[in-house]
Amino acid sequence: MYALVRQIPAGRLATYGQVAELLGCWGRARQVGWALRRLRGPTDVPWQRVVNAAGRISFSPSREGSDWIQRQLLLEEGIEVSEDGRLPLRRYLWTPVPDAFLEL
DNA sequence: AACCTGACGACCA
DNA sequence: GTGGTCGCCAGGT
Repeated sequence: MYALVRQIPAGRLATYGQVAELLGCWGRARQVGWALRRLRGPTDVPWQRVVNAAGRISFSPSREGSDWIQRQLLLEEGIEVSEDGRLPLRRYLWTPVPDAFLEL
């Protein structure tokens, strides 16, 4: 799962459900959230690029601030995130293997 | 074992 | 748009 998330380029977004589905686990978005939650401190996994399907950052007190850090990191990647975590998901949604088109 | 709690999401009112 | 229900499943009590 982390390997997949690492493939999301800076400035692009993916949803929890999308990640789950790409791993062949349709309907298991919660487990993706669970896995990302385990990341603590410095990591090479760009966890901030995974948001919920509603196009919002999933805020939760249990995240102890990582939600706001997520907002900040996304802003730094050039994504416009509103004060309450809304973001233009349509415009930045990532899809794997579009490189195949470059071969044509 | 029986709840409860989530970085979730599809569906419907 | 928003809000509620239900399905999902790992972990904790």
